[in-house]
Amino acid sequence: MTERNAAPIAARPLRRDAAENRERLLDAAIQVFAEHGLDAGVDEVARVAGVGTGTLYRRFPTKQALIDELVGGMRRSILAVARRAALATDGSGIEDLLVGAGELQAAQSGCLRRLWNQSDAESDALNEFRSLIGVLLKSGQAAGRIRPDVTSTDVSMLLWSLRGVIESTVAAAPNAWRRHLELMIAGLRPVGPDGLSAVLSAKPMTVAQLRAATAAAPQS
Amino acid sequence: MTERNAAPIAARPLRRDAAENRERLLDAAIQVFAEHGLDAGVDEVARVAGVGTGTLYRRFPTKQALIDELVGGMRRSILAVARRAALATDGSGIEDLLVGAGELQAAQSGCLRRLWNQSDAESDALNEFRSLIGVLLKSGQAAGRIRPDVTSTDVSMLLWSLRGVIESTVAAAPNAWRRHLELMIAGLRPVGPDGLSAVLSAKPMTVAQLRAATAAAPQS
Amino acid sequence: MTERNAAPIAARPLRRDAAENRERLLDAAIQVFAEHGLDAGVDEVARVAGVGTGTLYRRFPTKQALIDELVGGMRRSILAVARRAALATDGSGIEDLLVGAGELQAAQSGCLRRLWNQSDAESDALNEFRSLIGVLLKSGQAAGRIRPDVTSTDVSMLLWSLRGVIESTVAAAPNAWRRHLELMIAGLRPVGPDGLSAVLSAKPMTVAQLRAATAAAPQS
Amino acid sequence: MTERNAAPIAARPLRRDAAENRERLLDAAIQVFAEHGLDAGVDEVARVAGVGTGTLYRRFPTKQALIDELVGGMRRSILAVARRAALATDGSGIEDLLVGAGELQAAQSGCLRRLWNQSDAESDALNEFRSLIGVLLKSGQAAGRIRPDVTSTDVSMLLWSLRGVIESTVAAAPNAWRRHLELMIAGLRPVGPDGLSAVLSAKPMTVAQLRAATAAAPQS
DNA sequence: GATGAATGAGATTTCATTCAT
DNA sequence: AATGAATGAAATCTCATTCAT
Repeated sequence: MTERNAAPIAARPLRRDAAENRERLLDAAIQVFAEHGLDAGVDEVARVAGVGTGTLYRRFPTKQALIDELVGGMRRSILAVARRAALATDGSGIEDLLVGAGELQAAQSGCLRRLWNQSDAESDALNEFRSLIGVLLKSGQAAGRIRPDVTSTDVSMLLWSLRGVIESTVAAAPNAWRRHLELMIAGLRPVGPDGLSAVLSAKPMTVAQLRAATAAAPQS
Repeated sequence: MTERNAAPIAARPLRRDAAENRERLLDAAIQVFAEHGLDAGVDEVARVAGVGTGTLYRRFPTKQALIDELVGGMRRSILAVARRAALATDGSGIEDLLVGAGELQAAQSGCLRRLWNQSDAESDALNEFRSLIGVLLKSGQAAGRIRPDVTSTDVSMLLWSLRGVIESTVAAAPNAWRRHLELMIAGLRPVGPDGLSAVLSAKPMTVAQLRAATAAAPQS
Repeated sequence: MTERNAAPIAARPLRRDAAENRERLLDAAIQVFAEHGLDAGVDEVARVAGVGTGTLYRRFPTKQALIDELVGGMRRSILAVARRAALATDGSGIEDLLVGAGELQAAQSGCLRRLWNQSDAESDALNEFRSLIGVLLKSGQAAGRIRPDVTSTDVSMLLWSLRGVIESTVAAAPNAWRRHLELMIAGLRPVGPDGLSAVLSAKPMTVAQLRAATAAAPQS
Repeated sequence: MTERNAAPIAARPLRRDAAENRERLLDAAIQVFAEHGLDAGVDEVARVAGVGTGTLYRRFPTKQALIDELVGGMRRSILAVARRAALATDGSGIEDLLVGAGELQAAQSGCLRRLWNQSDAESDALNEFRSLIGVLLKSGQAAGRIRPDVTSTDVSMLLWSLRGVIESTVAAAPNAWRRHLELMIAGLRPVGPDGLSAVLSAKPMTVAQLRAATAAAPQS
């Protein structure tokens, strides 16, 4: 029993072959979207799944619904990972969450673009997730593993950061993101008396200045 | 003088009105792609630029060529930033590069998806960029600002990481990526005797295990 | 059974409705191209066939592929006519070929422009065709029906000649080309002692001379 | 003085540079249409002529007008050739006409497609041309050079025939059409007692029968 | 008058979705 | 229920023609 057919709780259970088709379609979608991006056609997904496009549309009313199901599954999985991480008592739960989120994103790299659109309304899950992050964070900070000034928003950004690294590297180096996460977790550790660098407070160059710098440089 | 009209060195210069339209088209493309993604139609870009579609296609023979020009401009800009950063003598150049890369990516968030495809052949620029990263890194490490085990690949991943954060946040919080970069730079600082966490060495859960955890959890 | 659905030998046969649509599209293309030339839009072809444009593009990946299929079909038909003509034992085969080629070209006058482009690589068919022309020619010459100095190239030119006449006349006079062919075949008959006229050897006026003649003549 | 600037008799004469541009454009059009067909763009014609497209449109209000001018020029030239041929007293005038028409068509092979569209209304010239053909024909028949059953329509078809051969061969073999004309003129010569072949009277195969023959033959 | 950049209607082509088999 | 052919709206791209410089 996977997370997938658990979703439509109130609906009548699918016939066995229908459920199999559904699984095959989701697996095919993960593979095809990972290879060609979300612009891949539904025909290709159906072909890889070994079914006709009509069957795809019987299971998922639109392409968007198929993507939503993938994304929803990932969200549920990450939420589950967060719940499990909350069981840790040594303050390492937040790190477990980050690793688990990395695993899941690496496994379904095709639809990360839609993973973090908070546009849709699964607010309950989102609220619980945020709440869990807060708990994990406090636990890590209490254990002295995480700097006290790290916020939930910082953790969200770590997840988006993983997304960027995974999308860019997973095809060529499936585990490269782990090294990146390592460095990021190091950035969460308590620091010495100097504290953070001055990136935030420094007055940054404007984009116009950056472009002007380009023009001044010799063309390659 | 910007980097744009400097690009076609050998070609005859554009007439003033044509050059203005070219600029307007690139600006419009940045805006439209940032708002609607690369799937936005060329008609929309032309409309925002205030020209006909034929004019767009007179300047850029395909939509892809327009995107390539945006991406190429960004790459040239980032390379220029790297060159400028190499002038720093206190070992902070690598940090300047990261901040500059963040600025540029935040300013053109619409085409980041294509920015780091090393598929195309601007190898000279890429090689110079990698070489500059190496120099900046060594300089930072010599100054004691960067951990000695950080590699050029790590820096590349920081750039991809910025991309993920910027794509996910720039619309709602245009400067949120700075905070993330702060934490990432903190992760690059030399650390105490415990060193890195154990993310890499720990045996991670498999995706199957993660999914099973989802199923076991109560649905929201 | 026509030549059309026999073409994709190795491919799985089309569903009956799909095959019907394919036939309808080819028939519509013949008609539309005959009426408006190859510049006619694919929308018009689809409309006449009574299908959507998407259906046309499902059968033929580009407009060119549709034209190629028409042209290829004609070539196969003409080749078949040549084979059948080769069965004649009285030396009249070459004449049968010319008549058959006229029939076919008159029936599909819309794409003659592309029919004799030897650019594409159906060389096997072309070689067989040339070889058959040689056989037919020798047979006709042996029977005393064809002048001994006529070459295969002469016959090819007769086919191109038919094309010109048919394109120019078929709309207004669908059978006018037969009369022309009659005269051309007369030109192939053995002749008396005077032989050919002196067109080839006479020194022709240059185009400049011809134009000068125009200018000298009173304007109409 | 050529036939070209003689055309707009009533109009004020063009300035010398304008007239030069006009000539250059017509020459360029002949060349470009011969190379790429009438589908070639006006930009290409202007480029070959060494002028801007605006200049082209100053001389010719539409692309069609440019083509019409080429075609009209050819018609006037052929008419002039016919007039000159009418001066022959030995009955060879009709042959001179055919050769001259071949020369002209070979020199401007790009617009033959439009040459014989009797759609436009230059009826006076057309009537004179037909009349001249009649005269030439009678003269040739009186001299015993041409079969008595040959009609003016037959001669028109010879011109169309030349068009087909020239369009198909002029690029690769600029003089191949002369050999074809030779054979065609042979077909016009008086014949022995058997007369014409039986192409016209024989009951031809239908196209359906021809296609069936194709299907029966092995595919190449 | 000459130029060539701008125009936009129209062409080809794709693909999410529907529906007859 | 499954299939894959059909659909047509929308996208990309072209080119005859106009017009500002």
